[in-house]
Amino acid sequence: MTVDSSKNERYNAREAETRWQKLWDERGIYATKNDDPRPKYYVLEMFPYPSGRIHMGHVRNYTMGDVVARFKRAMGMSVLHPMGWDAFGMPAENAAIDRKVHPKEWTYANIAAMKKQLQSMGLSLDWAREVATCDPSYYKHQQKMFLDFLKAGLVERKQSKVNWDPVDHTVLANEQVIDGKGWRSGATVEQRELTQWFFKISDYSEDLLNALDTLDRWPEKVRLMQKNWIGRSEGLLVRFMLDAATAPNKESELEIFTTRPDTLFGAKFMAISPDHPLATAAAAKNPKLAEFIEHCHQMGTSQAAIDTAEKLGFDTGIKAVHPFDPGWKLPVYVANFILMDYGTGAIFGCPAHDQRDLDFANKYGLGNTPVVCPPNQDPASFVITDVPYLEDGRMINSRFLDGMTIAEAKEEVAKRLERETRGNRPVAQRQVNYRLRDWGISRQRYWGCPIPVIHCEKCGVVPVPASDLPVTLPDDVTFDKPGNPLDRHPTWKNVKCPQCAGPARRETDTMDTFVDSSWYFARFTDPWNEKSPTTPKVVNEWLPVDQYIGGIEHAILHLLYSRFFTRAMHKTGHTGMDEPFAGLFTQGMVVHETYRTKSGDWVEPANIKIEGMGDARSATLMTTGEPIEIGSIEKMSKSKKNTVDPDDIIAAYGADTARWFMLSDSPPERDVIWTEEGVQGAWRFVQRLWRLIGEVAGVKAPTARPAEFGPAALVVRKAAHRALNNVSDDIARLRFNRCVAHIYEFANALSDAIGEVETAPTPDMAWALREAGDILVRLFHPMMPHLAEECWATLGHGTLVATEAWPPVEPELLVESTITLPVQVNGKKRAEVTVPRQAGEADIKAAVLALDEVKKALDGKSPKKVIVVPQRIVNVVA
RNA sequence: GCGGGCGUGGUGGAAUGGUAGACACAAGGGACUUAAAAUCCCUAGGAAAGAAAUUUCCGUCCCGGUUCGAGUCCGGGCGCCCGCACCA
Repeated sequence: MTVDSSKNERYNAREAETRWQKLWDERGIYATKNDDPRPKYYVLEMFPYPSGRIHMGHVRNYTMGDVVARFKRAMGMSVLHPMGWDAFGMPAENAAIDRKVHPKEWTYANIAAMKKQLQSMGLSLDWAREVATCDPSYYKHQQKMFLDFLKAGLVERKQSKVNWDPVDHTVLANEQVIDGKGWRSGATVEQRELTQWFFKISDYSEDLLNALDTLDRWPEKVRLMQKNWIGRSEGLLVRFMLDAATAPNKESELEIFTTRPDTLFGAKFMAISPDHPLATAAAAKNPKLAEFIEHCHQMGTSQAAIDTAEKLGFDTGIKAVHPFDPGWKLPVYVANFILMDYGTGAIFGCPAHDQRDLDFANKYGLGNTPVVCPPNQDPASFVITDVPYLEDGRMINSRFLDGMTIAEAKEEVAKRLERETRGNRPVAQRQVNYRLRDWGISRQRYWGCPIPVIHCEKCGVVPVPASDLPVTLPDDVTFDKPGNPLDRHPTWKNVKCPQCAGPARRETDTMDTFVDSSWYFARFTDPWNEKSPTTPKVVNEWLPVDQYIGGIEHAILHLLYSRFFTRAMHKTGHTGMDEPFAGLFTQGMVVHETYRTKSGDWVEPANIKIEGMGDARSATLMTTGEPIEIGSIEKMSKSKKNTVDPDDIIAAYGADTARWFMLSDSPPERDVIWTEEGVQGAWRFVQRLWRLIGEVAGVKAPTARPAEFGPAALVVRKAAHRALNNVSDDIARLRFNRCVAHIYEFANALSDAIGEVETAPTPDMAWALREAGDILVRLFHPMMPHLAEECWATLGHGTLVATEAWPPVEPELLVESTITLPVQVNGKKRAEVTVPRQAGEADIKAAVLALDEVKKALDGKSPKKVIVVPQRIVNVVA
């Protein structure tokens, strides 16, 4: 059959896409009802920060989620697929400072712009459930939960060290401290103690760690990252006596935490944190020590500061007594590398078996005694100089431990010290420690959720009564001065104490924006509930989220906080489960080539003209013709100007092309390289499908299904059902790149079949072609929904393909009556053999040995063995 | 330093221990066209032999091992990438 393709019009994506989007919207087909009796499926992509424009990363993320949503809907499930805005945060305040726009105005304008962009992508979202975290109708529930958590003992107020910018009068996150200076002000950052609000996530350390094992639909990598982050270690708390003659005031002992009690006989010194009470007490009598501690405080907590910091110590003159030998005295140092908030803020140092202790001991001439001897090493000649010995071995120089393994020695030390008591308490006890710290949520910023408490001089900290919620942000604030606008506001913080009615002060700190994103997935289940954050019956039906999709950059903080928050909500009656996300998928980034001028300035791809192919490619600036250097492939970023605007792509090619390209080629968990050629390839395929379906629509189909199908028609039907089977399987496993390949294969096969049909097809062929067309459209619908609707209409269906059921596979079409098996001789492929599918091993063997190629390869010898793997392969061993 | 991942054509990548390179991009050749675009057809891991059909050898970072059979499993090495990191 020949078709004059010139008569076919091009598929006009821009026109068709807006038309179908309007129709979907009018019919409300993506609205999800909570009382829908069908099985529920919740698919969620990480909601965006409303920065102003969507980027290609969003397109990739939301396309993947949309494919899943549309597939599950076609599988007959009630699908929840909502979208919202992670709308509080610093960029809005920065915009206010830089551009004199109010953060609220800026944020809502961005939301409106981005919503329009998302809608142009044709995502099957239930916009009726849209939430913005900056809206009082959202954050009032967050404030209520804060108060519930407070009552349940999940919140506490305590002193904590922060990075303080003395010029901007604000607390900085570690990432905002660059080379010890504030990123905005450039001022040297100080360490300050501030009273802050904390969520007691560390109460759940053990549970958060153990439950990772139940998250079997999470990437192994993310579970491992969380495991390391929580950082469980088992060790021993040991109380050292202090030599009374040297100890300041009443301090009589020093408690340390160690995971290596076996090395106790290798101890050379004790070290305590500059913030340790013993250090403070000693400093009170020793100005030089006080000076040293002050010096330690000036060091930043940033990575750079830690990397470059030298290990420094100060001998306090205090002596500690070795727990196994009253006559053995150890010097106590204050050391800058000891953290106050891990363990007890104090250690004993065993230089021979710890790198830091060795560096420290070498610097201050404290020496070392090896106590673990490597296997096959003479203890007499075993010496440590610059490299500590960290592996297993036998104990030496350790009195009653000598000869034991490390594990035996650990156990022996623990047993002995546990038995021994001092002042009614054992000298040592076993303890499990976690690296995970409590979650400090106080931020001295305006654009965040106000913390709903009031400070009264008489009553102390008083929660805002639930009836007074929400505590809303005042609109009349200024950003002309550094510091927190809420603190500066003339009236907002002045309130009456809810308890004594006396004058009181409102808390001016707002919550970390990670709080906002720690429960939005729960709010989506019933965003209409004005009284409570969630509706228990509803939230328990929808949660946990069946499939959560987002970037790997949230592997730790967001996902861990959400896991904690769900537990806290459970404890306070807002949810009925502990884990928010049953399935997690982390998608890769969108990356692009970079371009820069001779002088090193980055140039946007849109301003570049590329000529030549492969290695001979060269680029010039479109405006001036200046030569441009083609650089490495990097994550799309504004600073390197290698971004591609989704709006431009959708305007030029349509949303379906962008969606298809985002799913093609690269496996979804890996980075995908954005190329102009790739987009054009996708666009050509859109047009090809349109023409192909046009040709199928031109086939006059018999109304009744034929009783018999000829061989040619059977080939078409098999191709269709094989594709159906493969695509179904691969969507379910989120292997979108393979779905794309299978759809290409099927389209190629259908195209070939139509090409081979002369004039009018036979009724069985006509029926098979129409069936194949229907299946093809429904297969690519999740990826390219607009094109699918257009094609579905072309095929004469009066329905929307978006509401069509997934077609059923006919399993008998997946099996062949004969199979072709590769034949190997000694593991090398020499021939193929075609046998009936049901053929037995003996028949296959006979057929294989009769092959000329096999006879030739055997060269007259008889085979030692013939291995027949059913349905797979035959191997003749000579 | 600790933990994890990866290494396959010109490129992105396929391949439950069973025909390595599916599918796509880029490329080359051809058809159609005044021409271009668009579209369609053909070729394509490397090497050698042959007029050709075709045949042979080599080939998944390197070295070894397990197996009838290894891109896949195991041991060692090299290279790249990611996460965490003064955590006692």
